[in-house]
Amino acid sequence: MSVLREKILSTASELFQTQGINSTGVDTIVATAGTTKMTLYKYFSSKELLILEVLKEGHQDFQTWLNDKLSTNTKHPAEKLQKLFDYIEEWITAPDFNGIGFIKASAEFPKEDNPVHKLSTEQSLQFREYIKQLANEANIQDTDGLSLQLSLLFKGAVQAEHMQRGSDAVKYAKIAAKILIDGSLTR
Amino acid sequence: MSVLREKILSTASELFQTQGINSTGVDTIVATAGTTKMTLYKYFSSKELLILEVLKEGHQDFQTWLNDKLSTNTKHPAEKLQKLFDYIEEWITAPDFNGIGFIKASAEFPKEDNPVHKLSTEQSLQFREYIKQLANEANIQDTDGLSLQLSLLFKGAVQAEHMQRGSDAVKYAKIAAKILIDGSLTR
DNA sequence: AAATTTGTATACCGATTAGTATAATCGGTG
DNA sequence: CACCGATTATACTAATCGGTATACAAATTT
Repeated sequence: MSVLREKILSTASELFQTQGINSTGVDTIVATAGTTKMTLYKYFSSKELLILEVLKEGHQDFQTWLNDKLSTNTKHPAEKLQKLFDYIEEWITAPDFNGIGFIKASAEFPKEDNPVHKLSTEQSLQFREYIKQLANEANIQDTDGLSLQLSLLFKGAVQAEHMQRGSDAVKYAKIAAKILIDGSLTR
Repeated sequence: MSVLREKILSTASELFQTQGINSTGVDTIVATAGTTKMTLYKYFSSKELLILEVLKEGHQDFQTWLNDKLSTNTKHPAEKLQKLFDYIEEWITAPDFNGIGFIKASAEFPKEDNPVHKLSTEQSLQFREYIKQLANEANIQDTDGLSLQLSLLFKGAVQAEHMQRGSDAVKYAKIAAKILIDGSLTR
C-alpha cells in the first residue's frame, strides 16, 4: 500500500476526531497530511468514501487489538469476559486514544439511509456480537441481554470520555460491568 | 413570547435531530418553519446562538418532565431512584422522542473551547448531579459511582436508540440499572 | 389618520465547500 | 539521455454556507 494513502487515512482520522467530520474539509486534510487534493482523490474517489475507509480501518484496529489482547493473555472463556473491560479501559485511557469512530459518525450522519450511518450501525452491532460470543463461551444464560448491557456501558464510557478526558467514567464502567457479569454467571 | 420564535425553535430542534446540526442550514430552517431569514436573525443573532437556545430548551423540557413525574408519582426517596429508568424509558420510547441534545451536540462540536460543546458538557454534568441527588436522598453510600454508572447507561441507551429505533436497549438498561441500584442499597 | 412595529420577499455578499482540469516537476528505470 | 508513473502546484467551477441590505406589505398603536 502507498505510504501517502496511509498518511491521508491517519491524518483524516485524527482530524475527524478533533474537529468533527463535517467540519473538516478536504483542503485541511491534504494540507495537514502534506499533500494535495489531486493525490487524495486518486486514492479516494470521494470524501464519503474516505470517511468510510477511516471508519473501517479504525474499527478493525480496535477489534484486532482487543482480540489479540484477550487471546494471548487469557485462557478460559469466563476469564476473557472478565478482562474485557480491563482492556477497554486500557484502550480508552491511552494517550493517543482518538475516539470510537462509529459513535461519532452516527451522530454526524443521522439519516438511516446514509452510507456512513449504515456502516456505523453495522460496526456497533458487530462489536455487540463479539461480546455476545464471549458471553456465550462463558456459559452465560441471557447472552443477548448481557452483551447489550455491556455495549451500553462501553458506549456511555466512550461518550463520557469524549466529553471530558480523564474522567472516572471508564473506571466505574468497569466496576458496573463486573457486577453485571457476576450476576449473570452465578444465577 | 413570540409564536414565530417558538416555531423556529421547535423546527430547528427537529431538523437538528433528523438531519444533524452542521448539516442543517438556516435556509432550510426558515423554509420549514414557514418564515424568512430576516425573522430568524431578529430573534437569534447567530446560528450558534440558536443552537444554544435549542439545547437549553430541550434540556429544560426533559429535566422538568422527569422531575414532575418523579415528584408526583413517588413519595419515598428510594422509590424515586428505582423508578428513574421507568420514566427514562417512557421518555425515550415516546414516538415524538427527538433525541437528547447534548449527546449529539458534543459529537458535532468536539472542540472543548466551543460554546456548544461547553454547554453540552455542562448539561451532562447537571443530569448526573440530579441522579446523584436522588441517590443521596436514598441513602446510597457511593453516590458518585452509582450516579456515574447510571448516567453511562442512560447515554448508552440514548445512543443505541438513536442508532436503531425500537431496539431493546432501554429495556435492558433499565434492568441493569435496577441491579446496580440494588447492589448499592443492600451493601 | 399617522406612526410604529412585525414580518415578507428578494437580492446580494464574501467565504467555504467538494471536486476537476491542466501543466509542471520529481525520482527512478530502460 | 529519454521515458514514465507518481506527485505537486495552481487555478478553476458550481453550489452552499452564514449573514446582511433594501424595499414593501400588513397590522397595531398612538
